[in-house]
Amino acid sequence: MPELPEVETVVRTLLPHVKGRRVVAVVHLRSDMLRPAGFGFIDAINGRLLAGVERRAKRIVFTLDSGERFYIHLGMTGRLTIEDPAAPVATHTHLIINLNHGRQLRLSDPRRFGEIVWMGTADHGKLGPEPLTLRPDVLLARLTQTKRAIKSALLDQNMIAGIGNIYADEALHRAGVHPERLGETLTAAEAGRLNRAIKGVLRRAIRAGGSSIRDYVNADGARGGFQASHRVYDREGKPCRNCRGEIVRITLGGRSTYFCPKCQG
DNA sequence: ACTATTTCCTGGATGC
DNA sequence: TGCATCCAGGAAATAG
Repeated sequence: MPELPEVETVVRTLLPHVKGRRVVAVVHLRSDMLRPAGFGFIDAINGRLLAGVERRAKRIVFTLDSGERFYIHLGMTGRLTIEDPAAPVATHTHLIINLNHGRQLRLSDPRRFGEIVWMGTADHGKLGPEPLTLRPDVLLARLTQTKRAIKSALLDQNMIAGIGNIYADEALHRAGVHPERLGETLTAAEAGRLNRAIKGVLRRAIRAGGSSIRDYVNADGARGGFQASHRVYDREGKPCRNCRGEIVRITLGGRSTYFCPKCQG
């Protein structure tokens, strides 16, 4: 479900409820959400202060007062919310943490593609650069070293981190680049347009609180509004908002891909 | 080392 | 109404 703008929105709405709060108890944990499997997560966070919450790519990273970290990834259908203990517990709730201001941090995720990952003092490994601060020459260098379709490369978190299926399609449309173009054929001018398109669409989506196609809500349970501004995603057969031509849907790398053949020729 | 495909899981929409 | 099928915003694992 959530890509960079949605995760950013969750972090922003989570922050005032969580930062500086102490973990009083972990009242529920479905252990198959945990990485590494069998790690003593409850003992590791119990009684700790949550010193910070930030976003890295699509990861929601919690820093403890011990300096150790863990992150939560929401997968396709994950929701991380702040709730009153008396509020009904959603089905498929896999983590409930009591905080010292009397509220609960809850993770629900029907499909269970999400995960709770203990980092300790490790870093984020091979994860690629953040798109919001990415330089166009770096984007060009990375994309031109692959023969893959440009869209598949954009979805590769080791190439660039945080872009998913919606914003890859939206950025490519705004840049006028066909999703099946091979990475190695990209010109400097196109990489420049793509870099600006990625930043632009992500910033606008953050401002709108993210895109809610089906499951996504922020930490306060509110939906995003950016789906109304999508130019191609989930708009098969509808008129292109640029040229009035028809938006087409294909399958690329196993994912639905929407584009305008005229604007992205 | 690369790239493409399969797989994990549930639920909603669609078709018969 | 019921049942089968397909599809979904992710990404690790596997196959070629």
